[in-house]
Amino acid sequence: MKHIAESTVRRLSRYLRFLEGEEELGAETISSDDLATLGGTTSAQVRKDLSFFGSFGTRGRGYSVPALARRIREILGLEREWRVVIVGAGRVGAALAQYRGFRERRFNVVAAYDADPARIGTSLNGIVVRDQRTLDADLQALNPGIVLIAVPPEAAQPIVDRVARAGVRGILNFAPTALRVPDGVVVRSVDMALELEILAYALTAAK
Amino acid sequence: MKHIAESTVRRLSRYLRFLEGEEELGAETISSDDLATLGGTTSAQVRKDLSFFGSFGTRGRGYSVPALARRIREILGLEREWRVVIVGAGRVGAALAQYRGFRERRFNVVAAYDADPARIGTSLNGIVVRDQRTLDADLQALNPGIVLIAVPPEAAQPIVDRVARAGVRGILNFAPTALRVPDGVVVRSVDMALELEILAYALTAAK
DNA sequence: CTCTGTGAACATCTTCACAGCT
DNA sequence: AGCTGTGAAGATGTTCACAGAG
Repeated sequence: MKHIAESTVRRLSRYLRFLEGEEELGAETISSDDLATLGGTTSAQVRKDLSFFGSFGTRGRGYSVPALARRIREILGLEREWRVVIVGAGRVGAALAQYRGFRERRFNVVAAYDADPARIGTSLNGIVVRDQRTLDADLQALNPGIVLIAVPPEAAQPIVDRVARAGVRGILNFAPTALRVPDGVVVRSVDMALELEILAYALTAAK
Repeated sequence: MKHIAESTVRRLSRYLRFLEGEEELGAETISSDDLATLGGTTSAQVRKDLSFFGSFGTRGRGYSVPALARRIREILGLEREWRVVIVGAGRVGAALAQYRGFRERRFNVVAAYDADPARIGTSLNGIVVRDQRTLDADLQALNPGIVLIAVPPEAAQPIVDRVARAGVRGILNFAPTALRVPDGVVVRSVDMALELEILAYALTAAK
């Protein structure tokens, strides 16, 4: 498969949200123009995005809402359930462990870890925080598709090394630090302070 | 000023982190090549990024660490303090209100709001959660540069309308929904489930 | 006549490569 | 000689515009 731009994947994911909304309203078909309006883009962009994966529409009519939703879920790999482990059960980790948006998308948090004895054994909405020392062994059994990193920045790289060594191939990092991973492991980072800085720039530069 | 790509701003922000690290270690100068290695990019990219704003280096020598750090802070608008208000004091809002990374970057959370009586009056690390009904009036006095939205998706748009009407020009949205704002208002969205979906795609497509 | 699918044109971002200062 | 600054080339992403299916 040809390489697909992240911007395209991001838009597909948004289209899917709208499609699911329309699906619930009972809509049968939708045009690229409608999808574009909902998603804040152009109809040509919508069609181009979809064209990378095949042609799912009917000329003169548009796209079947349920069929397109199913197809996008398939493309994104959302037909399966994803097992997710969270490392770091501070405020950010705890918020992530209980985040509704994950479960709605079939990302199931199966375990959470922390190094702080005061946190170990506490429950996050049914998920009992485990001792980080058992992480390596547990990962074999839990076999998560994705691990979320929510530890302090200086602790992140060692955790990532352990997680990668355990064979996990997807990491979503919330610690504000750059991470090195072996080939074949995918890391994405969400840096909340960095987002604020980009916003600060936009507000400062706009004159 | 010419328009600067978001990718450039994002990298500048990362360079700044490294520069501050180097500054603490007492480094006096740094080359584009060093910065590139730290930031996972190329030296040409670093020089190009900086060149949009002027020429701060010395040929044959590199960049002065403190001078470049100061200049980037200035470019990004980080020399001032930013007053930040958070709307929504659920788990995500609470985590944001107490996030260390914000204060370190001089983003000061000055108030938090919620609609739930059970949350109003509780304290988040010194910030007392206020009644959302007083938001509009309070915004006049607080005059924040940025508002963070951490309410449920269906509540987000009405809050954004109120916030924009109060004259706030920067919004960072954590609710998984598209937002409409008047001209002159900048919104950025951090959608945690969407980040997981992009990761799921990367793991699914990589074969 | 409507709306998709897609090459071609265009715009934007990144990398190259080297002139020129120190 | 070392390293910056920057036009030019190259790669990538977006928009246009229209042929063609329904």
